[in-house]
Amino acid sequence: MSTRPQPEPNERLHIKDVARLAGVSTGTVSRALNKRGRIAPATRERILRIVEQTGFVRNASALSLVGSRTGIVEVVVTSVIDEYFGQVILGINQALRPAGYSILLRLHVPDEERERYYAGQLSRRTADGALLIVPKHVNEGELLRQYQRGYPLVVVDHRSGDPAVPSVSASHYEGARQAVAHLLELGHRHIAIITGDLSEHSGRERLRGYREALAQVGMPRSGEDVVEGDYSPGSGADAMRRLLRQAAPPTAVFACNDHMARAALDVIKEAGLAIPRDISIVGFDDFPFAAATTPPLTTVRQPLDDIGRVAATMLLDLIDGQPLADTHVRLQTALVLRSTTGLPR
Amino acid sequence: MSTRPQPEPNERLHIKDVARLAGVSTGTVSRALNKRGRIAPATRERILRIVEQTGFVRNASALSLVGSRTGIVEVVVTSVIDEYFGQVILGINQALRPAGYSILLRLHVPDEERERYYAGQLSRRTADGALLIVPKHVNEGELLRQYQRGYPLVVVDHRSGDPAVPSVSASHYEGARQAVAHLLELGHRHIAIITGDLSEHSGRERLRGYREALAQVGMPRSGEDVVEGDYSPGSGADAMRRLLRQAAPPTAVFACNDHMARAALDVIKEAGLAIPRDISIVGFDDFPFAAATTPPLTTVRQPLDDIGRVAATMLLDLIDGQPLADTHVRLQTALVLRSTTGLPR
DNA sequence: TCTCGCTGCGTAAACGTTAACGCATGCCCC
DNA sequence: GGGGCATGCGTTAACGTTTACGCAGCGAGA
Repeated sequence: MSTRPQPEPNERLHIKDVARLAGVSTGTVSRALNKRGRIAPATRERILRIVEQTGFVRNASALSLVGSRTGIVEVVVTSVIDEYFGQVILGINQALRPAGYSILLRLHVPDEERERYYAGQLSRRTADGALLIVPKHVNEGELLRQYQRGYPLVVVDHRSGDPAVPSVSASHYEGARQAVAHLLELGHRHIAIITGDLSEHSGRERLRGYREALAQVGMPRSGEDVVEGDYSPGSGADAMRRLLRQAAPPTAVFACNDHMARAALDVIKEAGLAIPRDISIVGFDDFPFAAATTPPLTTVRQPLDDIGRVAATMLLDLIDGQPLADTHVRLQTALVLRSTTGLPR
Repeated sequence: MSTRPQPEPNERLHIKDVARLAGVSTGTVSRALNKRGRIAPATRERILRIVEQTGFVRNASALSLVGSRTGIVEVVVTSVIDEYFGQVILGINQALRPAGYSILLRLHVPDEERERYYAGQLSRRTADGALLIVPKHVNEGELLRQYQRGYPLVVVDHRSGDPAVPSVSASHYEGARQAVAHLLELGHRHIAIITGDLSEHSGRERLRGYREALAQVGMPRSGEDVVEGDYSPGSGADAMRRLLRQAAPPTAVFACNDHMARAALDVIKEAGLAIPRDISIVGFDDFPFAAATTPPLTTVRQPLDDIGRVAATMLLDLIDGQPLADTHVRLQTALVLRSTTGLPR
């Protein structure tokens, strides 16, 4: 039934075969394949031609067994693969590629906790190090234990329980302050927040930035102005509806990510209000779609690709045994002014 | 400067060390670690306890060198990681996990074509097989060549040039017909299409489905009603604007993916028209956000997780040397009725 | 002509693990 | 009490590649 072609029936080429075809020893083929070692140019060319013709590729396992590095970095991520991960992984890839490293994607589906622990136990040491992109304090215990034993590890976007574990993230606190400061400058005096998931580090930090920014100008705090969301569009819509039901709705809203900001936008328009005339909105993240909402969303940009790049670079240093200049790196956010913010009515 | 802990300074544990600690030979430790082989329960327990205490993990390279399989599947994907990939990879993961396989993510950034070829040449055979998620006929030549040589390969969502290469995708053609048939049943007689990227297989097939559905009921075709997009929100907005500028705009629009459908929604609302009263919209994909647009989007659901699962399962069969029941699998789409379609005015 | 040094290549150990093989040991059954 | 068999474990070859070492051949300088 199968149409699978098998010109050389199941027999894969080894370096020995290439050596035989070239009439040399395996050592010489190895020298031709690598750049180092003394070899006559003519011999090298001949061998490489045969390699090209036969399509010979070296066995990675043997290679890394003798080289004592696998050239693989594992990237641990929670089950959801979204814009956030998409951007970060791009940066990771940019740093890893030139260094000759590949990405082993490890998806941690929540209901596999036990199986995961088990797998962690039995896990062969496949990679030279790991990048953790798990926003919450999920049960990454096994990996942290490995770290204690010298397994290179960098955490992306949240501080792990162990302060010794290197991490890199955007400055959520500063970013939130930037957002609120912008609204204050425009003259807004009634600014609400739709928070992110407060079980995540980023969610707590953004809320803290919002509060500090208001406290700094001596603004009164009303409990009503803090509505809890969880970063999902649905939670953003719900939160916005609650804010609109207030006797005196806010003139500006800081939504802690772009998904919730977009949902809030829709709710406001549905209610017959105009943006930014009636209500101003600031988001957070600057996801690709933020420039394409109507009106285009003013938001705080996280340099997600930089985050990935920096984290990967730090990991490569750890793998090479080099000391880290900085164990915890915080990258700057930037306010991106578009059209959802304006003067209060 | 580094805070990296190194309790056992750079010395990783080997099976020999465990054997010494347990007072047995390496063979016995191996038998304790694997399930097979004759070993006294007491000895096994003692060894496993030591493994647990020391945190010993076996060297993956040595393991796969002797076992002649790496337990890794490479997933090749273009640079953009979006909802589409996010869903497919979930299915892939579901199939691969239980089988003990990991995912090696290979991001093919366009401007690295040459480097990629080079890397392909030098590439160590890291994985047992590959899954290709590249919508266009990009230069996947090197991998296809490997396939000719017996490297297991499955293409996701487009037929490769070589009909012998196994593939799996949704039935774009049937899905498009479903969408248009639904609009016809509602009574629409002026139905436009915003096409996807016509350099992609999916884009061409969806257009074909639209045309056939109309031809089947003998509807006249107007060139004006086919507006070319490229799956991006921006192209969807542009296309919708062009359609609205027509003397007699269509009463229904089939947008070839959800991104463009959402953008079209915004454009229509901006123009002061009501959905679905003035214009009906059908999308394609059923991405997570489709249920959260206002109004919620009627769309054609692609079973993306199933696609991933099926492709991965086929690949595992190939790796195991089992014949494939079906070389090209087409999965059914389903119309998801929400609130953007209604009777024509 | 002899020696020295360099060049090109073959040889074999090493990387860390598995699994086939074989050898004690102890038990059962006749 | 002895033959046979099952059990538990040690020994070692093998997996495919790199690399340190060593040796032959050759050209150059004295």
